[in-house]
Amino acid sequence: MKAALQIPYKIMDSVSIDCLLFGFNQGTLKILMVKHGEGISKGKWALPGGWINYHESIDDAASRILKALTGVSNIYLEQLRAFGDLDRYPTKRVITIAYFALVKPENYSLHPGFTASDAKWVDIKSVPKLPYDHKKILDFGFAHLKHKVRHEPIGFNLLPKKFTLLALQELYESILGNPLDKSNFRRKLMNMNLLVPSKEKQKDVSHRAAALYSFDKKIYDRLLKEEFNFEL
Amino acid sequence: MKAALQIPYKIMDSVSIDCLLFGFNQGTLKILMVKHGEGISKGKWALPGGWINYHESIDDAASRILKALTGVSNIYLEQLRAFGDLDRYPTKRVITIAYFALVKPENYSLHPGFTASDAKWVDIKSVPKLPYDHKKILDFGFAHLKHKVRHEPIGFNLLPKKFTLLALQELYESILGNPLDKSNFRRKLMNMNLLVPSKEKQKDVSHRAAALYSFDKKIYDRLLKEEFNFEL
DNA sequence: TTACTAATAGTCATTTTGACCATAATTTGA
DNA sequence: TCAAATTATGGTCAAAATGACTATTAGTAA
Repeated sequence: MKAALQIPYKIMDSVSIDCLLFGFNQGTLKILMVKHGEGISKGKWALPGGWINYHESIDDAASRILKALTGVSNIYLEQLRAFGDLDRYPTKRVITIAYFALVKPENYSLHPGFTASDAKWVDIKSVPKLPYDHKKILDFGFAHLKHKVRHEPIGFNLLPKKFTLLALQELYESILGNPLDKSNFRRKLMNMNLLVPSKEKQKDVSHRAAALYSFDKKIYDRLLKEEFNFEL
Repeated sequence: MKAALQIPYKIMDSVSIDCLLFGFNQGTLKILMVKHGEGISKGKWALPGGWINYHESIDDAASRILKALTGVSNIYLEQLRAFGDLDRYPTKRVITIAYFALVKPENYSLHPGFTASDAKWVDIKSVPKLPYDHKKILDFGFAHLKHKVRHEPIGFNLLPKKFTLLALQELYESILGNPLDKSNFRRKLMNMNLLVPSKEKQKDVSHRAAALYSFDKKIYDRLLKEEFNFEL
């Protein structure tokens, strides 16, 4: 590789990255996992992760690693936090920095590569036993998601561009884990004036088709300036 | 030192810790800073920070470093996040993990030590130019504080054990940056049934003495179980 | 044409909010 | 001793938000 010649291939050998990608599909919340193709946990399913290059910011490292292992790119990865327990990694001392994102699985085809021999979306309710402290990272990230989804309009990132109000409600129900009143949920959302109604309607359903809406970040940003507060 | 003989003195040389301590004193918000007594920023004021030992968790490292530099110990340090821009540290690649805490300055006497030649509380409004990316860390932490103080009862950590409602209100005003209605603030707090009234009253004031209250974590924990939600 | 399903709209009592106003308890100084 | 000043504390009231429902509508399926 040319890049390898120009920039000496040097890694930060005691700091790694792990990515936690949430997706919503067929009514259930999923996370993206990879099967390690090499290294000390070869054959095991785990969160996509890898080493940070010396000449690369941690944000860039997260994007690069995620793309290399799963093919998923061009998404907004937000840092969760660092995990630095003494015994989290078996062979040496490694601190890992976890990243977090919400995506629409149908928008990305998975292409395992680099150190990953496979990649797939796993239902959050049937995640296998994870190596290292990945369970801890997952739990922390899920709690973070639950909190964040109620205070910021990020749930839309998990839905298709155009969605029905019921789809949005079901997303919230599956993340928060409790049922919501349809009418009240609807009223609350509509009163925010945050959603853009589409001219289209839902298709191929065996009942009255619902109106489709989309989320417009520009509108949200404008509302924010007028001290609007997203709360669900 | 005996410890140095038993455990080889080995540090994680590319990962550091920085601590952001907020205190509230004489009506203003302060942060704890130290003057570097050695190293590449000798003589400069900065956040208390240092290297992580190989045989020490990052949480432990944060407590140890803070105590060694400032004498402040036995406080709850929460991780903020890692900062890992390429050029954040001038001489080599260093990722830092920032920690965050709220304390009552009057409860701690400052004892500069280790790599710090001095330590003091600085008004958040007159923080000098900071080295590295400490300004970025401070800004992030302050934003975090603003958010957190509205959603969790942590403001009490900045006040004396017993405080008046007005003192609490002024604390909130100084963190959030906007005035609050006294009567409404009072009503809201009291309706939470979170504060414990004290039998004592405020002393040495040249007007009617206010009732003193204290915060009881046990009560908060009990309320939490009954789906209580702290919101201001 | 009739059941079924979900969409959408509306009701209503209760609670919460925001913007005030009123009175009470102290201290200070004239 | 009394008035002014200052803050504490409690109350009012209309408007807005919430939670628990009910009603109606539009479309599918059989």
